[in-house]
Amino acid sequence: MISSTVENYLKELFLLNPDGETQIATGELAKALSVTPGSATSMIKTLAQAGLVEHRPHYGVKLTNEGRTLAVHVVRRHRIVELFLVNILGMDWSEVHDEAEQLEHVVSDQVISKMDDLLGHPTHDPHGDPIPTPEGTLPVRSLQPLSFCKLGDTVSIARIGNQNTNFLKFAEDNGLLLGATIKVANKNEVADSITIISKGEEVVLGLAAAGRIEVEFA
Amino acid sequence: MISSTVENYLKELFLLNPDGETQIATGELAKALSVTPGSATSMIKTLAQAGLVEHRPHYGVKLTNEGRTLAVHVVRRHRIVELFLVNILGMDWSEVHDEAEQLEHVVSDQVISKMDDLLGHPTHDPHGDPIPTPEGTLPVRSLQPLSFCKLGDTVSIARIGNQNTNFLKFAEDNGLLLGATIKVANKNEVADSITIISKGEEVVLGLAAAGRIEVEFA
DNA sequence: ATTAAACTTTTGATTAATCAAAAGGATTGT
DNA sequence: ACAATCCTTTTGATTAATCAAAAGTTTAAT
Ligand SMILES: [Mn+2]
Ligand SMILES: [Mn+2]
Ligand SMILES: [Mn+2]
Ligand SMILES: [Mn+2]
Repeated sequence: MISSTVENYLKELFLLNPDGETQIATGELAKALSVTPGSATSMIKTLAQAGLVEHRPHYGVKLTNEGRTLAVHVVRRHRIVELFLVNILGMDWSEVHDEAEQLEHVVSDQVISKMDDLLGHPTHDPHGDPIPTPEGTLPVRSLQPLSFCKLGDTVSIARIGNQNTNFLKFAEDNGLLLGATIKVANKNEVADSITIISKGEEVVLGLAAAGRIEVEFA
Repeated sequence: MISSTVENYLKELFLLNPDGETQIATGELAKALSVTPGSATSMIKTLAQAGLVEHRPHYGVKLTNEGRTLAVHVVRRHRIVELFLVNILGMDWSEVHDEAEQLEHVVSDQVISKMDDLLGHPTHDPHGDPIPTPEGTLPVRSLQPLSFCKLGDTVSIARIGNQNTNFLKFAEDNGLLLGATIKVANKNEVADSITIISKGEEVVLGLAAAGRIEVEFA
């Protein structure tokens, strides 16, 4: 049986490199998983042994096709569970990520399939992230970080790429919800900030935070 | 953090001895959990150290109040999850035990509370087992094993005390569902069998199997 | 070409959980 | 009282996952 730990490593490799093109550095993976670099190296070797990743020592690591398939299934479980917790159980989108982080390792395919039916075969989770199909394909959209928008741009929010509970609560409090239409009222590269109009109110964000909000032109 | 393994040990101790009166033998616990006696001894010592059980070496083990409280909460999670899987996700009662065996360790109190609301604060799971309240109290019913019934008794099925998938499928196929009314048509202690009328059909059961079906007089 | 900085890997230890097999108690029959 | 039997506990090993700190590589700067 494949452990939760292994699933987390595979999933994180996928999230850090969804296209499977780049090599991920050991340290980057370690940081993403909150383990020491030595732990990551050790697990990478185990995964390479099992044929789930390709490892070029000192250069980086990359999922194999087999590893990617497993990873995508974990992501599918995670995102369906998240949407289920929000849409069916009525939980807040800011709380469900941590729940899903655990549930993704224990819900069976059958349960996921039932949830999927009940949800009406959704394509995106509560944060705007695409839900892989059971076959492992991902819907693609062309989105742009809010931080790239120019003064006067009117766009709609399509994805919040930050799972932190406090950030999500802040977003919710300021009307920065999926599908919301916003307008760029100011942008100051020097001050590293962007100002938008959301529901008639001005909201100021640092560019780093704005980089985690992805938008599409309406 | 309390591990799944510890939760399984505590839960099993509770299920083997719900009243907390008897001492459970190491071997009995080991068998119930499918581990070797040595493993059970070792875990019992860990649990005793943590104040979750009281251990009298060579005589047996018993939950402390603290251990019992933890155990009851695991049982609550297990049973709410089971009912949720059946009533909301539409799974078969014969399949949900194994799912719940995993989910009971990862669903949060908040998720359980939401499921409980959605289910309308149920008192019994799909097998007729009582669901402990959040405070840890258990509804009590006075049931009797079907094997104790006498010829001519008319009773209704209140609990199936066997989580085995094949047994549950057999029960379902023969109309032995919760609430079903049945009548004892024959009982043969020598042949170790009992015959009942269920939905007009005769069903023959061994007395051991009939002992796992609990009934109440209508 | 050296050296320093930054990163990765290796080494050695630790913890939780488990097993097989040896050793130790308790119980029961003679 | 004395075994025989049946448990339980102990012992010694193993596996997965982790960390701290030492050692090794790569790259970039002088
Ligand atoms: Mn998430
Ligand atoms: Mn996870
Ligand atoms: Mn069950
Ligand atoms: Mn369990």
